[in-house]
Amino acid sequence: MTFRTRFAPSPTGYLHIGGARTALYCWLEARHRGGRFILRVEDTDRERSTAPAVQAILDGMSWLGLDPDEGPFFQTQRMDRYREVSRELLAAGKAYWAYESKEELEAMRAAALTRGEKPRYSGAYRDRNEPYREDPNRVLRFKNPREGKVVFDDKVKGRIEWDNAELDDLVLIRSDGFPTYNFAVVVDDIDMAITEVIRGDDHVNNTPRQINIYRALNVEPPGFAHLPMILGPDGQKLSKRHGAVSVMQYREDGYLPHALLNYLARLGWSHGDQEIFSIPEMIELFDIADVNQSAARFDMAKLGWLNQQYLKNDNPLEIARELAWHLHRLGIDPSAGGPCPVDVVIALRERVQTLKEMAQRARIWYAPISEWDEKAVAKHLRADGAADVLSAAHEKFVALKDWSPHAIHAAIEHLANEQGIGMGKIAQPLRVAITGTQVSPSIEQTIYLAGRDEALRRIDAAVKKAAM
RNA sequence: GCUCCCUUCGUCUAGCGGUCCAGGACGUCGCCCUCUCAAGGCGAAAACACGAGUUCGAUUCUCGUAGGGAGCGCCA
Repeated sequence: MTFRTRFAPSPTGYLHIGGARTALYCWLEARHRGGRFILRVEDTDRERSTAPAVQAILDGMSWLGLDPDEGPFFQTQRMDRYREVSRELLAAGKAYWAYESKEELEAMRAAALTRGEKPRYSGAYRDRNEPYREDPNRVLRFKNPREGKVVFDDKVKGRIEWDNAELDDLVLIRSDGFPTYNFAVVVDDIDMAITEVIRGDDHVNNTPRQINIYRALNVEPPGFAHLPMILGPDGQKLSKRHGAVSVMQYREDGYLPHALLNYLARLGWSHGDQEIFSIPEMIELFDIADVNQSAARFDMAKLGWLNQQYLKNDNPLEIARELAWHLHRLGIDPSAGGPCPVDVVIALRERVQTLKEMAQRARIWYAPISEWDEKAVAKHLRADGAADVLSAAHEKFVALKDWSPHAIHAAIEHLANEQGIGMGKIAQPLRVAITGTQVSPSIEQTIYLAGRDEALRRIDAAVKKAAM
């Protein structure tokens, strides 16, 4: 039997970071075992499911490169199948019609709670054999075993045992004819031949109920692996308060998919001391059994570090493509003039952690200086001799045969020797002249990227400004 | 309230009874390098929640306690 995992989000919003990790682990485990990865959209909640959310999830997965081998399948297109299976259960005496109103159920729970018990369904209709009839309160309930226990070996949590006495008769088919989650998953996972259910550990409590449904259907349950939660940096549940929760927000914030994947993989899983994993390495080394059992906090600082690792080591050509996307967001069209984005990547990738920062810093080469750092002007432009140094540099640059970082560097060094001053005395005034600030990449890169004409113009302007 | 799950440096983690006065990474701090900012190099501070057992020996096994989380829906 081939190994099959599935990711089964409900389309009530974007793909969030927790869902992305679940998808990643399902995907990795399937790849690792040479199996198949299936995408199933659980849209039986007609109130909250939306088409844009479906699209958002698809977009998120595709940006991350987590492409399904099969699907997306939609539960709302499988209604006949759920009805069919529910009829089987009913015919086998493993399900029954119940007719309590919501108010009655509410009262039942409240009463149980005051007795110090779990708020559960009493099973009043369990043995009544009530026939089907049109009734707004009609639901089909599952006859959960009342004795014995359910035991399963969770791939990450270990052995989990549950007394059937703790479980009640859950609803299989709602009064509107739609299946409930617990029923639909089981039917789907059986039909889609899922061998390994990997999901968030908020589902641990549902697992015994689901296993009972498998048994009622005479099907051997799949393996289960329940992933611990991802917490916000403050240790609280991840929420919009924490900023980036949607996966696509990370794209906008300038992260590379590979960096996010690597971070997510390491959040809850590890392989010795290794921190950096290529995708093929992840596939080779990942094992769901090595996943940790406790919740982990999301740490932006480490994500940033990882992102920079990839910024520094990935092919600059590819990064330049991503950079162009961010430049456009800032209203810059790199094809309309200015330096080649590949050169910008090389100049900035050791100085920023995100592409967003990189694009912002790159502005100085694509647009005129918009704002002068007055402290920098006072300190470096109006310093003694700064204007002369700038003029001398201007001359050198005019005379340069070859406009390259190397040639520019040589010219500046030469000038330093001539004038008997340190590099700092030349580099800083030039930096302020070119960028308006005292922070930028190496001075030869900064000047080179401006282009000869623009560099000379800015130096001229700075000489004038120094005299003001 | 009940049931289930979790607990190693600030954070992510290694550790699967002795190799641990606990290793790595991010972050923090210091030094070096240096035209700024970074990157890089070197170094430092920093943890087994607590209490009982089991054992010759517990970070590692068992049970409690405390703390945290999840679930108890005609939501998924």
